[in-house]
Amino acid sequence: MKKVAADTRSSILAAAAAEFAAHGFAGASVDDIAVRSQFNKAMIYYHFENKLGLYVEILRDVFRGLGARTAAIADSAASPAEKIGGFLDAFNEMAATHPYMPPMMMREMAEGAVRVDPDTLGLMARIFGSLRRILQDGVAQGAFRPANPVLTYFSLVTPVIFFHASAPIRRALDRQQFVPVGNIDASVFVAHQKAIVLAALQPCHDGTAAGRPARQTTGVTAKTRKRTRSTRPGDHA
Amino acid sequence: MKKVAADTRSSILAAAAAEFAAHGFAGASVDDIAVRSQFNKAMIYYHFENKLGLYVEILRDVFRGLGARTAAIADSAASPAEKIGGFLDAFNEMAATHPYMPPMMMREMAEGAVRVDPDTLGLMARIFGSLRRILQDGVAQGAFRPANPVLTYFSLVTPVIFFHASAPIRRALDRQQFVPVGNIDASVFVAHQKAIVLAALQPCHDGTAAGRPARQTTGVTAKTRKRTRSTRPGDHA
DNA sequence: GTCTATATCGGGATAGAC
DNA sequence: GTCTATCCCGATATAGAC
Repeated sequence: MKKVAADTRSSILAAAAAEFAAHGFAGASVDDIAVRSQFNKAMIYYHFENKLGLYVEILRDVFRGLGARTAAIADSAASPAEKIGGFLDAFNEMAATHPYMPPMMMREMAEGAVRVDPDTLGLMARIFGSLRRILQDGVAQGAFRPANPVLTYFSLVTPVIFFHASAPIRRALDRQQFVPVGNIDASVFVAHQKAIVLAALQPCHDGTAAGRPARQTTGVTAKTRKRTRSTRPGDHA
Repeated sequence: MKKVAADTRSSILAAAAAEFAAHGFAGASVDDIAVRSQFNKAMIYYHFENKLGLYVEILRDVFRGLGARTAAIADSAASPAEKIGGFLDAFNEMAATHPYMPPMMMREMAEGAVRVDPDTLGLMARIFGSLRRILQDGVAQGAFRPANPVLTYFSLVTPVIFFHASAPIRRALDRQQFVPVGNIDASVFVAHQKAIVLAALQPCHDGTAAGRPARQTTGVTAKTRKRTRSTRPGDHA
């Protein structure tokens, strides 16, 4: 019942993804990855350069797929609103098919993406660029009001990442009955997110202050602060 | 120029917070915390039980403050909309005064809050409960339409956490000019978030599908799945 | 390609002097 | 309360047989 050679790599990758998602890069143990993969530690170093090489390969694979899909959505003939929906669906389905990704993305964000190589960083930039194009096209077509793409990106995407990554703690909270958090399906949350953000992008509104999102007046200020570096990378303060 | 005794604990706590924020619990080094604190490792173990004790004390302190403040907002005489705004301001100001918290929260979420003791979990539940009361009161007063508090919590709060935690990577992206992400002030993003969510909570709208958020029809299903446990806590899949 | 055994080192925690 | 020196386990990575 042992796997054949070709599956070794993918078996190790899957085991590593689960381990990294659960414990982070530093907390992950190569020994445990070996056990999960049903192989042993030496196999990992035969197929991959080291722990970091394994890690970045996982990230890059997923971002590559996500980058291609979001770009296709931006290029499609769908309406701007449909594109926004499709953009969020892409993230949601990525999270569903690769459940290790939301935790890994949260952690990587938390430490300033110190382990993201330039290649993968480019893929992330490409994803953001697709959203920017969707928004621009929407404005050009009169479907959206002007909106800062950075603010929109965070409002739209990050709750879905957070929602997926929080599945374990939501289950724990519900089980221990500290708070009736329930068992909400991701598709429900995604629909909720789409509705909120699309409403805010509507060009015409009722005129209440609450209906007016992010003043388009940039919010972007001159870059002034210089980074003070510590002995190790990834420091916040 | 050496600090006096009473400051030792707080100096260690500050150093530990920075170290945990930058590298996570597993990645943080007690040696480095000692260096940062300008004391030595033995001092840490004199004042704290161990690495974990240090960690949970940092989390609990902040959540205690946040719990008190959000409860006060919920109990106040302000309008429902003002309470939502104040609730988000509380998170934003916490992030500004304790910049180590957003990364720590992101990581804790990512690993299923395995290091959150019941005491702190109760504080987190209290914070969520305050939002729930604000929403309920808003509906009772006719200021809000009914909304699932869990969905609303994620849509409202998590982008602000993410935004703060992403400050380093946004600076890096901007510096390396992969993508023109700019230097956006947190207050601008918070205003944007308030506007979006408050608009979605408005009881009257123009009737477009986009204006309708999360069907109140629960989205909560029966709890069925049993957790399959791995050898170590915090596993996702 | 796959395994066992081992080198090597960093890091959590402690002993004990002052 | 504060420090130096040290124990010791666990974790990355490698050597080398099959």
